[in-house]
Amino acid sequence: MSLRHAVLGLLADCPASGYDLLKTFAISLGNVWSATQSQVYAELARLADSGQVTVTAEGARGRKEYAITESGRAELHRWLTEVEPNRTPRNDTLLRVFFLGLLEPDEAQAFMRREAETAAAHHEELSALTAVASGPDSFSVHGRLALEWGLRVTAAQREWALWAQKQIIDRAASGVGDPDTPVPAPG
Amino acid sequence: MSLRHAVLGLLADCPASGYDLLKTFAISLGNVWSATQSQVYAELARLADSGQVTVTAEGARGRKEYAITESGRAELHRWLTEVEPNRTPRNDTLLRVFFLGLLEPDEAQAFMRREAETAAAHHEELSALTAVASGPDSFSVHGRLALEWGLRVTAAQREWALWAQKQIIDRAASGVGDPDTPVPAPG
DNA sequence: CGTCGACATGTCGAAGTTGGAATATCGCTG
DNA sequence: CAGCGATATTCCAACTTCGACATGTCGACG
Repeated sequence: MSLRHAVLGLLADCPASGYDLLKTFAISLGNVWSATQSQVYAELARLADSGQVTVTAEGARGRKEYAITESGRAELHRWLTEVEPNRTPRNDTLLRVFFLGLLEPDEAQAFMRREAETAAAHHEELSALTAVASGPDSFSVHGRLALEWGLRVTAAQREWALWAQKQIIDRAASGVGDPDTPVPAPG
Repeated sequence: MSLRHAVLGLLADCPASGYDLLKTFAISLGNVWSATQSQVYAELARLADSGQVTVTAEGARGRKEYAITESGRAELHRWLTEVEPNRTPRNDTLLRVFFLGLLEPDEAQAFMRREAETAAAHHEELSALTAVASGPDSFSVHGRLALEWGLRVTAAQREWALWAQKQIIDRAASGVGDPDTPVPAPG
């Protein structure tokens, strides 16, 4: 649903071809919203149909350069200010966490360790982007806000995974895994 | 794709009907992976077809109770230990952040303020769940791990939104918004 | 006995997503 | 000029997702 607006947003910055947009998705926007070739080209065609973008130039190899129209800009503004962001939860990792009780403690622990490592790696990747994504233009400025989000959340995620791993170890140590066994009262 | 495994995971805990599962999605699992009626019933039918669940009882009003089979358990285990979680980034809020430069500073700021409020509200909601989701069974234990993730991430998100709001105010104050205007050298 | 609300499942179409294949041009290099 | 790699677009089949609608049962209440 939002792909339409991602494309509009990129074209609001400057005219581009489908191929150009795909490159932008690959290096920056894709960290936030990924898109495939077929999606981008199809969306450009739809947007052109509905008059929110127009072809401003045709180049070599059938290249078509698209620019946003006033109508497109209006739609983009409406989307930014009036449409509530979609917050449908869909987290593949957390879904697995819910079912970690089905695994042996050491398997569950390995899962959390891998998650901690993944989060750390992702954090490093984003750190490396910080240098690249510097620039005074509006796009870089706001891209950096998104980047900061990534840095903070990946850090939190790593801490959480380490904490969760410890929880699992502790439970395993105290002889749980057999829910029917009453926990001996402390003291 | 993961809906299949969400259903299998719930049935691994205990047999249930589609209607039962829907209720579980509504109160707990849905915070992590949401599903609609049509999806759940269709998935149960598919799983029954492929022999990963079976109908163990038929009750009033056409109620069918499903239980997981050995084959289903094996698939669930494989998914938990061997399948890399899907991490396709798709964040509607961050996508908008990328394009915040197209708004007036006060509009952009209002956007971030709303985000901070939403994150805080969501955090409170999860806090309230903490009391409800207490229990010694494996499901509650691991549900709490997921809950803790939510608490940490919503907290980080709120902090980030407040920080970002300040960034935008600062930029607006220093006369940016017209990228062609050279910034006056300090001193 | 009627009917209302909760229970319970199922079908449908529109829209969105994915990955892959097909097609073709341009510019460089040997 | 033949061949290659980067550029560039288009089409397609399969699948998922969503919301709406259709269908029907059961128990309780008056």
